Amino acid sequence: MPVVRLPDGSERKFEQPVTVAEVAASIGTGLARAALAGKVGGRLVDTSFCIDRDVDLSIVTDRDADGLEVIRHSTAHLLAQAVKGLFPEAQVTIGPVVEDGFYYDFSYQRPFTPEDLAAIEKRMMELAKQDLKVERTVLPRSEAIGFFKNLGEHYKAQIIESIPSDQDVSLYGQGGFTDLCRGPHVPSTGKLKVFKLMKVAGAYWRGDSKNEMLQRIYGTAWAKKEDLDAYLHRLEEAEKRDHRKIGKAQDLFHAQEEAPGMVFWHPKGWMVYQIIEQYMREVFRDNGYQEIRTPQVVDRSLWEKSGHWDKFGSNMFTTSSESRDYAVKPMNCPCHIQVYNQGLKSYRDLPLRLAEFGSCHRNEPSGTLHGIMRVRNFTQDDAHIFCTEAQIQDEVSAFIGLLFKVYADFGFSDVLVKLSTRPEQRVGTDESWDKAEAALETALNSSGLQWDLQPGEGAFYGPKIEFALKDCLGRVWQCGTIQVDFSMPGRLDATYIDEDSSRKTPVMLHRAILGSMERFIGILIEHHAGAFPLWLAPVQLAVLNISDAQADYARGVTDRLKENGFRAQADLRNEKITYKIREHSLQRLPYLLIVGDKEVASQQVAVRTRSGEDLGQMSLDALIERLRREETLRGITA
RNA sequence: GCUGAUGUAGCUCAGUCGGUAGAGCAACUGAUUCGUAAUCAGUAGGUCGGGUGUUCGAUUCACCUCAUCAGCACCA
Repeated sequence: MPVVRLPDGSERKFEQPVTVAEVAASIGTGLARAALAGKVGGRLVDTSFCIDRDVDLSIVTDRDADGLEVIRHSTAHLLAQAVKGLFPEAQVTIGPVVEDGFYYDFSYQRPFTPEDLAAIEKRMMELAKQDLKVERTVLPRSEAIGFFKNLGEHYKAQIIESIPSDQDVSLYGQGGFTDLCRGPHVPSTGKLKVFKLMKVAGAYWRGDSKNEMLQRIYGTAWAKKEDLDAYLHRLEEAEKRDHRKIGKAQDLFHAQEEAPGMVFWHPKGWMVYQIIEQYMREVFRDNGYQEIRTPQVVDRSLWEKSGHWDKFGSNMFTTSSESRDYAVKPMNCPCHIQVYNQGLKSYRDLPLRLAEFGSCHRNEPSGTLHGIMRVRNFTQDDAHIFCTEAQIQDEVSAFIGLLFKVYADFGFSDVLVKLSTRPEQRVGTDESWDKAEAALETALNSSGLQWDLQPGEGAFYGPKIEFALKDCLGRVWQCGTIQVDFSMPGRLDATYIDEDSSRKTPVMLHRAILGSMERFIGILIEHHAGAFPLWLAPVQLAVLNISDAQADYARGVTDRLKENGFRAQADLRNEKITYKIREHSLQRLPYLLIVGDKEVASQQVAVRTRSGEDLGQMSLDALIERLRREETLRGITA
């Protein structure tokens, strides 16, 4: 006599065990039709799940996040069914739900083509329309292995073999197709209406590059057609924001075959870069950092001593001269320790903060390169803080405060924070790790941040905090980091004289706020869709004359803006004003100044903002005041 | 690095079932001197990513190679 308690608190008594579907039907036919799954005591189950005791139940429909999850999972199965129908020799492997959709990996003798994809999608539509019943059966593990081996599904058999032997496994069948799955699934394929296959790609079996490569098909699935359209629209918007596209359109930078993974900065792109670098330089100066500069190319012996030659040799660019081997630096820290090591350091010198806009080269695998986001030559806003263990917490706290101020200036307020703690393989004593982890945690908590713990994800040399930005499309970019390092100062003989006149090894904190300048600029471009805030815009204003008669006046206005430190350009071309406005609008300039006979007569300018708003006429002084105010605010208003 | 796709004018792209290529925009020349997102006409522009092979002939077919793109693996 189960009693079922529903989310609204009401209870229903049944004379005998009932299924989730039957409960739904007892509430209403509409709900019965909409039911995709049930949630019994917090666990997702099929609508065929039989309730034989008192439970809390909610009926899951496509209005719930759980319902969407079930839809996607079932759509992955539908995909597998379609593929098996069209390509019987393909073997199925796994088909999980991912953000915005799902994928399914197949083993097949050849890659699927875009034409295959269209055919598969068509078959999926047909199968969905047939509204095949989805049925769950449970088999003992050993029987299930035999079942899939018989089908020639060796990957599935392998997956089951990794399940504990005493467990039963569940199978889901629909129209002659059976797949191993934990479930739950929709009650019938007719519930799957809105889906689309997106792309094919290779993926390693069990995610290991030593294993064979499978054919992965990505798809997306939604509860409603409008959701799918919105998703596709979002993809289009993201494509429009692509920094590679905007970088070309706005003439910011380029890349070419001869220097893969390295950026050729054009004048406008370099202007943005320089504005950011000078800004960060000020940040350093105002926060107790000293900027230094160290060599790009350093003898092999230093890299051997630091451990890089052994561990990361294949990622370093090397060169040789006069029978000596050199490496182009992949990071700045070993060189910074060399600067630290000059002269005897006292505990009174700590913390010592050394900063460098260090240009580093890493020979990243070709497949990782991506525009200016993932490159082989990049510059970090890098600094190393040499301090005692006791100073870690204060330094981390100060850093966190600084980082949030910088992000706000760039218009980012959504920051994800993660603390990564000791991995299995590590250097340093447990006491040191205890102290360092506690220091990071305390610093995080005292700053009032929300943060996630990633146990075991720290570097071998120390724990770390990572800061990731969420851009306006919700994409996450890891930028800032602060990492404790117990290893390298000792390896490279850094010491200081403590109060008791003994020699001690300092702790080193690696830290960056923007991360790589290149990548950060890429993020900025995409976040702002190329419409840089005034303080970052490489060209802030263009002065457009209506006809030749105002050319001298336009030149004069431009000169005066430049004298006042603004990045202004005159556009005196013999073109219609609408043509010029269109061009500069496409270039996303913050302001356009239009000067015709009226403006010459009144000695003013007509101001048009990037959003197309006409601010009317104003004096140059009024404009300059407005620009100054806006520049000072940086990204705070954005 | 792995799998697949792509590489044609400055840009975006079309095209050639093998007979050395075309559009729009941009550029240049001329006309037009115009009030808030494209004025008109003309001209010029390409060893079809690089190499090798097959062929009378290759931008087109084959192989190799480089780069880019998507995903996977990687990211000290």
